[in-house]
Amino acid sequence: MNRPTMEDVAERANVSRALVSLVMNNSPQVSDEKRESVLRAAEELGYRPNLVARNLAQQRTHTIGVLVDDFRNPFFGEVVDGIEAEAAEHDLRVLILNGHRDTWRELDAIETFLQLRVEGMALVGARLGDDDMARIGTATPCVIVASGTVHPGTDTVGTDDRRGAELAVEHLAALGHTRIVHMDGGSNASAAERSAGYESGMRAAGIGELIDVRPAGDDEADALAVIDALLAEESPPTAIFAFNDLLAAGALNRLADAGMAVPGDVSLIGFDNTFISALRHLSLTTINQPKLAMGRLAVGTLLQRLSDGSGEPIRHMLKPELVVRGTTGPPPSGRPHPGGPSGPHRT
Amino acid sequence: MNRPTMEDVAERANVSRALVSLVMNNSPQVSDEKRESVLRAAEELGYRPNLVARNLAQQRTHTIGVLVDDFRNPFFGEVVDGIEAEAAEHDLRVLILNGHRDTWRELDAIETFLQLRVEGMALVGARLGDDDMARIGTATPCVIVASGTVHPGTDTVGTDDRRGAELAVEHLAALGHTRIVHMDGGSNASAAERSAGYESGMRAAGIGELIDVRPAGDDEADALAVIDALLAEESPPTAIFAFNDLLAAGALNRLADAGMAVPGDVSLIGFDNTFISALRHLSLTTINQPKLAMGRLAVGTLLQRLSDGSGEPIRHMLKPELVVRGTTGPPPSGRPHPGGPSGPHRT
DNA sequence: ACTTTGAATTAGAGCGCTCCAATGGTCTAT
DNA sequence: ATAGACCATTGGAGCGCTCTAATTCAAAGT
Repeated sequence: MNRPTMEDVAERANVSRALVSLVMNNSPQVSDEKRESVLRAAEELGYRPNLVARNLAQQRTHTIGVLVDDFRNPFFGEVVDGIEAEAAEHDLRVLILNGHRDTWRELDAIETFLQLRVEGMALVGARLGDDDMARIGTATPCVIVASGTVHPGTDTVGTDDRRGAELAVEHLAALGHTRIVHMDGGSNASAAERSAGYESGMRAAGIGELIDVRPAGDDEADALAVIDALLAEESPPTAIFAFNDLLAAGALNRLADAGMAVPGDVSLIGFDNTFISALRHLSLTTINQPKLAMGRLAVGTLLQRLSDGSGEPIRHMLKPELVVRGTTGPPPSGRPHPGGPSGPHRT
Repeated sequence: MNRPTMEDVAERANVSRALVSLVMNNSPQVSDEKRESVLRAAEELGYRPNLVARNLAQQRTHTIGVLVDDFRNPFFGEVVDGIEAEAAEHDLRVLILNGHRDTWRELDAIETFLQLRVEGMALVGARLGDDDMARIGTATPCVIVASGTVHPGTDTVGTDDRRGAELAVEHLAALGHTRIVHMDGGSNASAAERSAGYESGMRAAGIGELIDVRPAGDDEADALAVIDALLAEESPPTAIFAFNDLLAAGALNRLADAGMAVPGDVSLIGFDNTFISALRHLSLTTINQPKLAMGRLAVGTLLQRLSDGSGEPIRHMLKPELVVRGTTGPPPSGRPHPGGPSGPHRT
């Protein structure tokens, strides 16, 4: 007893298979009488259209694939919300695959999308190099979302990560900090840009010689060793700019363990403005990314590319915003030198 | 210039389409010579197998669908990790759809899975009634994951929510609390069971007459109004058992706003043991669910059902565990009159 | 009466793949 | 030499649907 097919429905309703197809696709040119008898037959048989067959016949899937770098990071969840909202408005199905913060698995997911013949892909935070992008080829429209780096010839939707990092540094510098360390994002796609923004921010503040980047990562756990190392130094920083909120949360944990007051002894700033940073007990100063808007724009970009075809790469660069909460404040008195750059140590 | 098909590859390699198919499926009975020439032709053409066509021809999709109730809740992310890990070991593709905490959208997602002819579905935290389950029918194997309620005739993997809630109440009662309020999970699938566990826990502790359940929800925001109402009462509770960690986090926020010390003035306990509860600054006492194990078991159950076919419904009920952190302690001593900032400040 | 028009319906050729049965070829056993 | 066994390879019939072109039928125009 196999699943009923269109053929079965057609037989039961005494019509042709083609007519059933028309009914299933809400064609207007079917008589009410036939339409009803087809629908009744379908209902009675428990018929469910086979999308696999339909996709093959139609040479279309009405589906876009969304590759999410990391399910655990709430940042991505919100971007996906935006994607789904916009996709729904355009009758696009959304398939989601998990990249597990791993280039190899992300390439695998992309291959799956390609083989499933999705009509477009949104790669959210994917860790891919230019060569990887080239391998994907131009066959299927593809938009890179929330990835700091801009790939040549590929559409992009993102926040201005560099500017965001600058905002973070500006904020800390304005509070009087000079010894500002950046815990970078490791292999995260946005790491390089935020790092660059940190550096240019430092230079703009006249403290370029104090630039100090520590390899970290994008997960809470990645913060621990870095904080330990930092606190063990003879002149620990008075401010830390963490790659993202998760990393900042990890840093906050460890600082608390070590008995450091935040922002009394050290200021801390994150990135993304996920709901975690808003938790009252963390109250993390951070840089906001317009996550929902990014998601919607991603789909918009895909649609444009689908209808247009070729053309210049589309680049949407959204504006980051400083969100001041409770983890940033003036440096502990006795150490700062608000008049100019006169840090005690070189890097 | 369309995408290359098997036909194109066959032509270029001077073999039949069937041979190409064999190569693509790693059949052992292809001569090395032909295999190589086929692979080369495929490579040169940039051929990518069409999974849509293959699925149709094969009458199989090697795919399971995972419906996730809420992407933003980190709890689900971890369950999905378990699902993906186990599925990968069995060469199953995993497709993920988002339920957005909404029954209607979840049914829609399930319909999509069914039409895509997935070979099994894991419904993680889905908000479905018995009638909904019945509508899905028995055609496709389906396992309910992390849903407190047990549906007749459906396989289930979950934590013993009732017992978990009892553990929470036992812990609070052992600390000396009697006025324990439960903020329930609203329409969340596990709400009823945890509520029931709370009640039986209260009765077991001999304080059944103090049972007090407040409708809340499963998101941070859902906590605000409830906490406000609670604090406005003439005798506020000394302990609160929140439906889950997210809700507890929201409660913690609001309690902090109101200047209440936790656990000095009021103890708070969550559920799920998501990474949020482990954040040092929340340090939320909670009930652990074995999330990874649940995910793996879900796939195991599906596989069993796929090979076995019929049989008794499979029920996996995992053990919850109390995780004591910093938000629970003895009730305030003496007459409760939390006029000002009293009690020890938590770190 | 005969054509024209148009709407409702259907036949049938794919879509790109799999897989069974059939084919030809080589090798061994009689 | 013949039969059998065993391999690598191929032809072709599907899988369940869509979609174009063809067909039917009724109403309208001449």
